[in-house]
Amino acid sequence: MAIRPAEQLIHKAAWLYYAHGLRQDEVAIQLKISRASVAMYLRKARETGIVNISTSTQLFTDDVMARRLEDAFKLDAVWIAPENAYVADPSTDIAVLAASVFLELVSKGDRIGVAWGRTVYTIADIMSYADLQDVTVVQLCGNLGAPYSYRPDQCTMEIARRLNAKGLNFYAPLVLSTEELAEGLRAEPVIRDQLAGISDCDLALYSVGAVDANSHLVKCGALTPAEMAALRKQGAAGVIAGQIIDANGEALDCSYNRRVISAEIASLRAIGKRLMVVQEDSKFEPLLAAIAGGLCTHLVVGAHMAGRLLDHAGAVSKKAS
Amino acid sequence: MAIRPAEQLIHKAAWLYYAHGLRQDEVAIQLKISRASVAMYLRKARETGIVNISTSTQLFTDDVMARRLEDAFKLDAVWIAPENAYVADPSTDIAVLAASVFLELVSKGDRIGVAWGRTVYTIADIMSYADLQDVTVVQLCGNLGAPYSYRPDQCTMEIARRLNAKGLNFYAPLVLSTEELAEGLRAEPVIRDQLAGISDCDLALYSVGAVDANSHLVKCGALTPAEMAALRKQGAAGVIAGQIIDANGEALDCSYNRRVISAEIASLRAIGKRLMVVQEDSKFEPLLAAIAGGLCTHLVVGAHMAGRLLDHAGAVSKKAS
DNA sequence: AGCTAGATTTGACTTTTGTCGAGAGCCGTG
DNA sequence: CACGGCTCTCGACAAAAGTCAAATCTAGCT
Repeated sequence: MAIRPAEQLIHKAAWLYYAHGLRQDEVAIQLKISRASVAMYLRKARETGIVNISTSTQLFTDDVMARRLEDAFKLDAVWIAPENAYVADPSTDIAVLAASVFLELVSKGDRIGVAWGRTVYTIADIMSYADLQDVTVVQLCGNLGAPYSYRPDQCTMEIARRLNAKGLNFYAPLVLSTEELAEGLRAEPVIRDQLAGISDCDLALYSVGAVDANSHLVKCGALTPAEMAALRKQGAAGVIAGQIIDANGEALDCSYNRRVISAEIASLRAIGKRLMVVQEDSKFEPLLAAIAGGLCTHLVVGAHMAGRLLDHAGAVSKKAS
Repeated sequence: MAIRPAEQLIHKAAWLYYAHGLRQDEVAIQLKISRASVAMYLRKARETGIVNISTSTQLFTDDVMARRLEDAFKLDAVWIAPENAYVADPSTDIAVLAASVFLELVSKGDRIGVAWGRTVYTIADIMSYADLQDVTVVQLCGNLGAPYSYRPDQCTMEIARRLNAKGLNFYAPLVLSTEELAEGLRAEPVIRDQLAGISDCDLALYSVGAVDANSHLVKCGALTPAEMAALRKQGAAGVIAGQIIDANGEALDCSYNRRVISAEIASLRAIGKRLMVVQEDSKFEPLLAAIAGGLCTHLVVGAHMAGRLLDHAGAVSKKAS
């Protein structure tokens, strides 16, 4: 796409200011516009990812606790957001960190799978803009026509928009009423291709859901509270990309799962980097299940959750010895 | 390496300021230090690459001229620094652009070959800091113990330092007095390994030298002006990584080349991305030779040089038709 | 052509940031 | 333990950047 004259100016201003280190008034003189305009262009440049400001997330991996978690759970990397009152909202803290980590993990030409949930949408929402034209963001699971603003397709599109990347949406409902229909739909070329393309992703971004009445699956009407409770009795331990998993991180053998249009658990495991972000403390067991199932190589959690995970690991190894 | 307490503070300040978007005074309150200290920490964070500010170099590739050059010379990407009085010093302009392009081309885990020359050193000198711990910078050619500050090992080390990367130096002179000695030295395990590792690089950064009395080879005493003139008569067209190349970009068959300890031309060609940066207008012919020899996939030049290249390409194709 | 809605630009003002020298704390040393 | 030399920190001031309402420009429409 050709650059419009206005964008040209933004580029030039950004270049002179950030790369050459000129002051805004100097830039204004060079470009023969007012300094106020320069300030505005620079803001736009930051907002659109023409300039990229990223901060190292080392601080959060260097934590001893993060190291111990990596060892205990055999994860590639763990980031721990300190919960001790850095910033006003503690849950935002995790999302901000997750967004930074995510941007750090993305490389050029990557294909990225994005699932769905409040956590993912929060991340998308605060993620800074970047300019990664050759990146593709694919939706990992079908849609739920919910009144919520964090529908799967919205998560995907928002992240794609922020990265200046291509978004690949999934035009299918997350869950159908009969297994036959789901099977038929999965066989549709459009859908089949999308599903087949998931294992080619380089990076996945998702959270894990809890199996209770607060789950989005219940709130969006995919399951009734009663059904959810029943699934729980059957061994449901968490929700990943709209599917129910058991304590071992395998798809639970149940009618609901067979009616779902989503990435197969095996496809998810085939993705090189699987970034899981967990905000709520209540998702302890779902997270354990996801880790057990190898659905997570990179993990972003809060300090409290990290502590619980370590305690758990300690208890297990103690029992074993 | 464990983070020192002071660095910890720098990280925290950078995090709160750049990732969370707090103001300096808010950060100061959070960290219980004065705002002045925060300002200082932030400067350090920028200087050490804890925060990374990069600007898209799109502006310079989007130039129509750049596109035409890519087509005419079958290059992967071309960046053209506008010479029309953006900034005070025009040659710095090219170096600043080259540094940005270089940083854009580097990815995590890369192995980078760096050659030597004033141009390369200028780039190293203005390059902003980054935090790429798993990158290795290797020296492409032997040293010249010159009084100059841009010795091959210095170029390598400076770039490695800026990137926070590992520098791999070459402890051998660039040129020896006899062919036998050079051959013997090349067979030394330490040297052999370094030379063998060059083709494994993902990215090379170099310029091309002119074959005249101003060449560094002459200034550093590797060749006398008379010898240089003689080589020119024999078909020398340029200097790459301390070696003499002919108009086709092949190593010239001469005693000097046989006495040199440097990356073989074939090894250079084996490197995926070969970024060539040319500042001086006088290096037109050397550049043509380098391009002819396929020693350059990515090119950064000034507008005037770009014009000359296009004229040349036009003339050649006209003659051909 | 004349008009209007919207975007863009500007000057004046406010807020935020950078800087500098002074002072405080912290060693190792005589 | 007193002394320099060192780094780190702070307060106050100067410089730079951000903001906003008003002015100007633009393009589409009648």
